Amino acid sequence: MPTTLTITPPGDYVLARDFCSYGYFLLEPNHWEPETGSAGRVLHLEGGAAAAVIDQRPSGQLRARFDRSLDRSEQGEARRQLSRMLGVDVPRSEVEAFHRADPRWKKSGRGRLCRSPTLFEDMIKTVTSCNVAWPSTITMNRRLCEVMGKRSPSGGYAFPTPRRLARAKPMTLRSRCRVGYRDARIVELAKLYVKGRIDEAWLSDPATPGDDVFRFLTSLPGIGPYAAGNIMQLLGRYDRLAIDTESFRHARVVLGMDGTDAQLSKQLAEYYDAFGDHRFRSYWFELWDFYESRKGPAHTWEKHTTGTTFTASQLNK
DNA sequence: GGTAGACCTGGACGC
DNA sequence: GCGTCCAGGTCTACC
Repeated sequence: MPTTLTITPPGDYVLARDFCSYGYFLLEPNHWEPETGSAGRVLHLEGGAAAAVIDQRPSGQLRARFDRSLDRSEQGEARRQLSRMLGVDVPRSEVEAFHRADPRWKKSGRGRLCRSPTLFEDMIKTVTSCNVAWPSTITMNRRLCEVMGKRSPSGGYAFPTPRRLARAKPMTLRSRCRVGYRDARIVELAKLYVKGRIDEAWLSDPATPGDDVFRFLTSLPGIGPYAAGNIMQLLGRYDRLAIDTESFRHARVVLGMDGTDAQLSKQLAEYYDAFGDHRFRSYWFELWDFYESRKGPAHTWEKHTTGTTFTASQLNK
């Protein structure tokens, strides 16, 4: 008998808004079904892969229907992974604190950002988003799942585990998953993960200074200043920006700034200082607002059409 | 500490 | 349809 789990989110939680809030909701093995307003995802659990379809009931509760039966231990793990992915673990009080710092988002209720079920997946997804156009990031993640991920009973693929990627040959990742020169860096990152050299509890601990986290992350293979900033927001640390070329486009087109990239970086830092510990969220929702002004609400985006159109040339039109 | 150039892929563009 | 150019962030070597 396939398992169905019920998850009670914070009272202000809206699945369509809070899941469709960051580009990773468009990357395999994540799915969003605009027609039914449901999310899909294959999770890697102790007993193998299991696909879940998640929707929100009129009561506000989330329902996750799996394609196989999960034992008690797997149910606990599935809850933990889904909570992280959906942002259910971000309490209402935190979203309200963000709205006090930046009231522009109070009306829409935005405050949560979609992320992956695991930090490892967030790290690899970030590496696949560096130095590449968005359509290539989509391809890399799809192929990583198809080539390296476990298959669920209903046929979808999970994201590969650290153990699986640590065993992979770099050339296989390059030729079959199209990750290019990122091949060895991905394998090295997975090996560090397997060896326990990446301490998620320490990285997530609010008591750990942000500068220490940033320094550690930039010491990892394939992770530079942009990737470290992005991983930090995925860790729930929103006090610093992740500056890439999209940031410069945003600075020029939306914020009306001018100058060299170095000058823009400085201006962006000064502008977002006003939002204190929430500066990444303020930055991100401005960016997301711009995308939605061009493409319509994110929860209406079709993965294989709208979802693939985020290229620099399209956005600059 | 700052910077130039290589890395790899695929979209955009010109013919 | 084909060939060429270029965008994209990190890393290494060099000054």
